[in-house]
Amino acid sequence: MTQDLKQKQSRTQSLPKAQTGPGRPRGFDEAEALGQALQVFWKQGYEATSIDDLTAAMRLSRSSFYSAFSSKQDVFVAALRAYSENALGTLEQLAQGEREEALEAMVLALSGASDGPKGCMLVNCITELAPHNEQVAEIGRQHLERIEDLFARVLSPQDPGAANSTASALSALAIGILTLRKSGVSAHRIEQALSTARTLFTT
Amino acid sequence: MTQDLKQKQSRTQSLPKAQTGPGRPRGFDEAEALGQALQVFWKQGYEATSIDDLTAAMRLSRSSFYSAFSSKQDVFVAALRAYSENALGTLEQLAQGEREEALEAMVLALSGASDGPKGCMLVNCITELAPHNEQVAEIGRQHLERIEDLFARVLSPQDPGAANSTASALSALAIGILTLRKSGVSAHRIEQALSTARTLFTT
DNA sequence: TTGATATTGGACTAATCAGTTCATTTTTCA
DNA sequence: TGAAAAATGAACTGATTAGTCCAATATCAA
Repeated sequence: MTQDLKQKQSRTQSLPKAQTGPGRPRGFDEAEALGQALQVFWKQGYEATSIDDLTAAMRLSRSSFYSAFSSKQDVFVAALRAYSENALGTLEQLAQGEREEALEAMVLALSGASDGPKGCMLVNCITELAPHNEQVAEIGRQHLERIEDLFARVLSPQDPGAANSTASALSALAIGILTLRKSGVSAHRIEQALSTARTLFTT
Repeated sequence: MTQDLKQKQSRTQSLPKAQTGPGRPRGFDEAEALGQALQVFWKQGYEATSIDDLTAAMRLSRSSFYSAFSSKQDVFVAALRAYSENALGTLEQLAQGEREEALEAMVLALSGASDGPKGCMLVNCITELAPHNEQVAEIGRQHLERIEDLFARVLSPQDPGAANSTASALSALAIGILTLRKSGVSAHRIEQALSTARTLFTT
């Protein structure tokens, strides 16, 4: 069996190395490189992505890759965290809008209306890796919980706690729709599920 | 990059070989062996499963494996089809019950209440492989459509067409809950989503 | 310019991958 | 019993994997 994404229990996060003295400066931007890595992981999944895939996308040599990061999974977790922050930021922006428009936009975004066939990276990762890797599961859990909380706040700004059940259902529904989309279920069926989702928050 | 599950366009299905004459009979049951293979693919996913994993689980030598099946993906597709039939059979049984009890049981089964952390195999496969493999996407699509049709028939036996939207939403919701479960979201949040699911079919 | 330090590309390792080949064993039918 | 046929185990192929190492190069401060 291909070894599971190893569970480094509390491995140092790939902090940018302290610039201790003189020397050639890094010829690439770490965040940007992580962004490229993210795209590859997103498209192919963890197991199906090789270091060569990563270095090609990041335009890094193998040695630069390994001097900047400690392993494939290190890059993966860093990219996943960045993705989570970014995706939540987008959702928070959508949540600013008027109640029903905001909810509709959030559900659409979450259900992958614009991500093409790749689907939400975090959902992919949960499905592929969470059962075998607590670190990924934890990132996924936090991501999902923040999404639910966001839904609850938009649903019922005065008393978010009252909307918890609907919030849980809306995130589950959006994630489920994303899976339907990925298998290529007809647009008509997707629209049906979305219309029922709307009934959950239409007053 | 690890090669994607190749797309053999219309490869012969691994039919049991015609018993043409004398010779040592097969020492294993093909369906049973496929069942063992299924367990491994289910637990580990396609990419993370090696031929050694499969032969160990199926208790077959490498050569028996390759004389009975043509490739890893051949076994995979056969196992996936068997899984789909089996899962749909279970759901159809649950669908026999009284309306609300049937719907509740179906949602629970689909959302992985008893599959442990492995989740529904077909949902896993859709997430991992469907975007790159039309054969898997097709199996997933058919599976999901049959589930929706089943929901529609239970929701509204006289006029299943009228319940299409709710049926789509229920399957999406169940699948989404399954993903929540996989990331280890709290039982409380799962129950919240389930309770909202119930409101979709409680008269 | 020089010494120190960092990045870089390419070659390398050892393990693992999917799949093949073949000589041997086991079983069946005649 | 003997020949045909199928199953089997083990060794093998060539490709690919994640990760290491090092000599060459680039860039800094002084």
